[in-house]
Formats: sequence, C-alpha cells, structure tokens
Amino acid sequence: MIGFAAVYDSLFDEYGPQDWWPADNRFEIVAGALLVQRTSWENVATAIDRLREQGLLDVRALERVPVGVVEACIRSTGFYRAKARRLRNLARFIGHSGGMEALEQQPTPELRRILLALDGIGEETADAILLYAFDRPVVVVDEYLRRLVRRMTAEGRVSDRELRDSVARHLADDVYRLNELHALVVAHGKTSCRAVPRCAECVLSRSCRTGSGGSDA
DNA sequence: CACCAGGGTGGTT
DNA sequence: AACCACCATGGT
Repeated sequence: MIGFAAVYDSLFDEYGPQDWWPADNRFEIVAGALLVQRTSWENVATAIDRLREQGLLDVRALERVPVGVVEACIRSTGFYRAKARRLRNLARFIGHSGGMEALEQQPTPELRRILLALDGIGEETADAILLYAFDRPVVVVDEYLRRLVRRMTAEGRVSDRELRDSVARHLADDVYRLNELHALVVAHGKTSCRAVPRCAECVLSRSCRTGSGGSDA
C-alpha cells in the first residue's frame, strides 16, 4: 500500500502550490495540453503568446486558419507540423460539437472516450485535459509518477491501473489535490533528486535535503 | 557532442 | 502486449 496522502503532503511541503494551469480560458488549456507534449512549458508559453497575438486561442478562429499559420506560431514547441494539424483538427472537432460549453455537459467517462478518439490525444493528455480544463477528478499517470512509485515499492512493475486505484483511494475526488499532485510530481521529477520514501512515513523532502536514501539509478 | 523537456502514433515482433 | 523509430525545437 502506497501512502499517497503522505506523498502529496511532503511534495506540497517541499515545492508549495504549483498553480497549474496558467490560462485565460478552458480552450487555452486544451491547446496547451496538446502543445506541451514532450516539450518544456517555456516553449509552449512562447507558442501560446503567438497564438494569442494572432487571435487563434479561439475555436472559431483556429478552425478556419491555414495550417501554415498555426505552424509558424507553434514552431517553438517541436513536432510543429503534427501538432499544428492536430490542434486545428481539435478546434474543428470542438466547433462541430457545439463548443467547449457543450463538451462540459458530458459525463467524465464519455468525455474521456471522446478525447481519446482524437488524433494526437493519448491517455496522459486526455486525463490532463479532463483534470485541468474540465475540473474532473482524474489521476494523471505520467512517467515521473511511474518512476516515483517504482522506487517506493521496490517491487518492479506496478500497472497503471493499480497506480490509479492507489492514488484514487487516498485522494478520491479531491480535484484540487489531484491537480496539485500531478504538478508536484512533475516539479519533483524535473529535479535531480533521486531520493524517495519507501513507505508512507518516509518524507520526500527530508530525504532530499539529507541526500540519503534512494537506491535507484 | 550528448541529453532532456508536463507524449503519441504507426509499425514490427 | 511489449518494444521501436519517428516526430523537431530549444536549452544545458
């Protein structure tokens, strides 16, 4: 059993509130979730600014603009050709669906299926969109979290399913903490700190400061 | 020069 | 089901 309530507390203690997701509206979060794939947020922020300058952080405007214009705005995010095509297709889909307001009416499982059916949206991006753009109580499983759990359990291979259940068991439908947890896991994962707690009583921040613990490579 | 960054897709075994 | 190459820019 993994004490995620304690993991959350220690991460929050160490890094503080992360205040994800910086955006003016919900569609901007959806666009950001697609653009941030395999890229630093800094590069995404540049692209978002350019899209805003062109008035393209809007479904109706984005769905009709030439794809080359989108490419020029988002080049800094890498994989810009695929992302530009996917982003415009995403805007078109949302437009045809009655906009973000209509999608907000969908229940979470159905909305998740809708998102996963779109090109360029896999499980992690779909869950990030559900949590950050639609405020749904969803556990975002990323590689950082898998690594963290791998080091905590000492027993290799924890399926995503177990991981979700384990997190959900402690954080339930607490949208605020699920929001912060993912952001905190990313913040911690980006550091060079390899120390991890082996149980719920161990505290990440303490292990990091003392430089002890952590047997993984 | 290598490696990483808030992944996903399509193909092969 | 697990692995793989590929997508591509920007920073260290």
